[in-house]
Amino acid sequence: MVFVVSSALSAAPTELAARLLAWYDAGHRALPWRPESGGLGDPYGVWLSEVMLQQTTVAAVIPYFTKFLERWPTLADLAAAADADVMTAWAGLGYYSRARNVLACARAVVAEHEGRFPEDVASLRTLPGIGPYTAAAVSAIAFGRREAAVDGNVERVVARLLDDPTPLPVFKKTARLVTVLLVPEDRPGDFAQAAMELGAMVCRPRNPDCAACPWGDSCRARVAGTVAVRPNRPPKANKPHRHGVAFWVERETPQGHEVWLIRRPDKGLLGGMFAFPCSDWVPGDGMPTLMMPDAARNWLVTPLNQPVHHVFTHFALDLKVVRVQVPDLADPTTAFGSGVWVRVGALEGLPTVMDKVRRAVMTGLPPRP
DNA sequence: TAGCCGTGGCA
DNA sequence: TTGCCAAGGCT
Repeated sequence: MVFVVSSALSAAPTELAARLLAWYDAGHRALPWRPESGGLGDPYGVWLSEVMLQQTTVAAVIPYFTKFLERWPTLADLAAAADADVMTAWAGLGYYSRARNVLACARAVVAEHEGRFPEDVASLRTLPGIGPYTAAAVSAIAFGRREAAVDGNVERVVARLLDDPTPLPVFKKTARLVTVLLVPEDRPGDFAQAAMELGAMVCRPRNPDCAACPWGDSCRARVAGTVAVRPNRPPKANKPHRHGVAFWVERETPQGHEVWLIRRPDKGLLGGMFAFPCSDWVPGDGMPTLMMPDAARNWLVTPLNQPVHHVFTHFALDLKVVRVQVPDLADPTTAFGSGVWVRVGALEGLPTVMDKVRRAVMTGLPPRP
């Protein structure tokens, strides 16, 4: 099998690795979690950045990474954090199961590994939120182990290098076999980052800069003129639409203007996050119809004109927003579920779709002192 | 195994 | 405006 795979390469693995590392050394982005060339990364920072970077762009991650390290400088600090503080700090970054897993992982390392990350892939894989890619990346970048970190960048680079037409995700297996061949004994962590840097900066999904590629004419897709169709990615199904109602439940108290927030269940969409109470989000297009809970029928109800639109990974949502003004001492629990009153001026840590609801309401509200 | 799980930038 | 898709993992 090794012979078959290596014969698919048009240059020796050692030469390809050397050319890639030389290209990386000649210039690469300085990223907050990235060690100097030839050095090892701090395991805590490498792990946290890798989890944040799952399906997320570098530009989106940098401010969150910086904020987390300022607030929780060590793994032990993070492990001791309150759940709600971490969820709030993660708000806006998306894929919120990662935030729960980051906390669970930090606590597991403290409880089961004396506060230090294990160095081998098998042990890392047992930790929450660490899969095949992240385990290999941490092991190579933070501990210098010779492991192959195969992410979307590497899949794309290898698919083009081989000009392999196998559709994703089946091709991932081949990408791994080839990458294992390429990882050098020396500097495996730099190799992992160099391969991803190549995918991000040169071998881009669209408009690749083949003239700047260190692998040049060793790339079979470049020679064949098939770079644009590698990797072979099957078309995605169209996104269905859903609609529903979000309730902005507010009251005036001597302490100020407050709104009712619920916490969503840990599992599922926006799991564990603060949110406004909502109706079910049902399939279909168009303006949702307003269904008020019976227990709220005596309160002042003001629907907003424009629905909030938001696109999730697998569906698009139109949310009708309804203001419900309740008396000072009223309890919204029966109508909208258990929750907490939060001062409107102190609303933060909401997932983006809920922050869109907040902004929609605030736009129609007179400014307050 | 394939569906679920966010968000923002870009062409 | 619309679709694509980014340093994946979980179930």
